[in-house]
Amino acid sequence: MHDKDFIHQNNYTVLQECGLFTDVPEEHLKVLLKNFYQEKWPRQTCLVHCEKFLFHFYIIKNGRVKMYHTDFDSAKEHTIFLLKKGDVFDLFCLLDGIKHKAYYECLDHTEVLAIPMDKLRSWLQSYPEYYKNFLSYAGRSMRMLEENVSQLVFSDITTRLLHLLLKNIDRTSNKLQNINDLPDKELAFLIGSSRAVVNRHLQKMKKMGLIKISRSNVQVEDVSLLLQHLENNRINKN
Amino acid sequence: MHDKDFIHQNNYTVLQECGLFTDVPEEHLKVLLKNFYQEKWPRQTCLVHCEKFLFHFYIIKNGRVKMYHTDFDSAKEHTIFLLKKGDVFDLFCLLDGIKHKAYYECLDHTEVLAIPMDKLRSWLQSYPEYYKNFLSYAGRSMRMLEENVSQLVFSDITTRLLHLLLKNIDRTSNKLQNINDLPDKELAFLIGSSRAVVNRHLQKMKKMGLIKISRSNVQVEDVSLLLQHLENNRINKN
DNA sequence: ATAGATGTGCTACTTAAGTGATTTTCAGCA
DNA sequence: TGCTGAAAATCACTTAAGTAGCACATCTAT
Repeated sequence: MHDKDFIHQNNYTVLQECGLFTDVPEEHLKVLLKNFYQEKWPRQTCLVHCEKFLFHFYIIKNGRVKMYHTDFDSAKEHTIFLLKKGDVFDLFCLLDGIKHKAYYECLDHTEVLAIPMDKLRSWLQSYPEYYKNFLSYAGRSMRMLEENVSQLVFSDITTRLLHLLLKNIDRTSNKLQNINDLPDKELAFLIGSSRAVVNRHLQKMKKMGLIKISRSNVQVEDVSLLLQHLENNRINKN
Repeated sequence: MHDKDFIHQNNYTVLQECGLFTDVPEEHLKVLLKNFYQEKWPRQTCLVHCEKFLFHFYIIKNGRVKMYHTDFDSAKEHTIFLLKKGDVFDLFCLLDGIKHKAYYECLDHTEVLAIPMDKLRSWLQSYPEYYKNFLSYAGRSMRMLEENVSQLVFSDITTRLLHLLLKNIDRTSNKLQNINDLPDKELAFLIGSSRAVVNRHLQKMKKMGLIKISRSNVQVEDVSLLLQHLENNRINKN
């Protein structure tokens, strides 16, 4: 594939969006571009025991991919990150090549830009100033995870659920996005709980007029109501 | 302070130990060395609202520093990392200068190597190939945190406590270290629980002959007993 | 030596959350 | 159109963990 084709396919903008290649002049990027190629994964594709996964770096063009942990004994699942357009994985495999004990699964039909790990590594060797962008990305991930841990320790299910909803409200449309079409089970995995418990809380919120729910679909009625309920919940604890 | 003095004070070995300056030849490091200086913080020093903390990067020479989050409403506390000799902070402040919503407190009398953030930043600008070490460090932190989150979601207090103990057994001496002299409260913060609950579980473990406890002191009798109990606990769940 | 602070051990109580099972609803498809 | 499997809605039940409180032990500063 020629560079021109590549750029024409809007891949260039994806690279810009993920933040790893901001401020990289075209001449530096050009060397890398020819190594990228595109992959399409159908919904529910699991990258569990995928070998090649250790040797490739992916940038999401569209679709959602969840990164999660599982526990064999309890057969539980916990979603660590819900990756979307512009998100990348696996950053830490890129670094040390140590296998990351995490699983990935596509929640939608997903298109990714892929590049062999060693190509990206050697590019970074040549232009080490761009390590900074990767470090910056890692930092953002870290803080998101930290916030997540705190929530698990400090807050009950209702609070965690409310936060999850509020975090995914689109500013402009005031509608729920990214998680609005997920089944209860997936919502449960996102806040570290189980389907039945999440459903119980959703029902309560529905009765209070905070949300509307139908099959695999949650709609937020009024954001300020959510915020108000969050506040009430906070106060009642003390 | 002259470079020679600096090296003489064993600071050089600390820099090696933290992993951020491995494979940095002396000539590259020399530029940086003169900017380091030493600070001593007494036990229980809090770096909560410390302004300068945003502008300085620290490497621990000795002593323990806990990095933690707090929740105003529940007045709870959660220790995210227990930092020891060779650990650094705050890596992510270094990156983006955004204030990290975390607190630090010395559990011991602590000695650190300190350097102004901007000095370190400009050094990295000059020698960007060493970003890699920083990225690698970040990766290790990330994985530790991920493991932590999973434990919170998947395991009960007993299991988390057992893991905490096992993680801190010194390979050679087979003795508990790093956390052996902490009060119940601090142990609780490490596993995201409360003093009373942790104490309850410690008592149970004591009665079973797994550990010996006295004021602010926990000793592990027999590591294999711990492992065995962990296994029993695992099986009884199913 | 004493006072205050800090940490422990233990009790009794409350409660949110996990669990298991069953019925109902619904979307897609033959 | 009706079948079928997945998801949702509910129920009753269990339990680990959080909470509050207090007596007692141990340390430390003066």
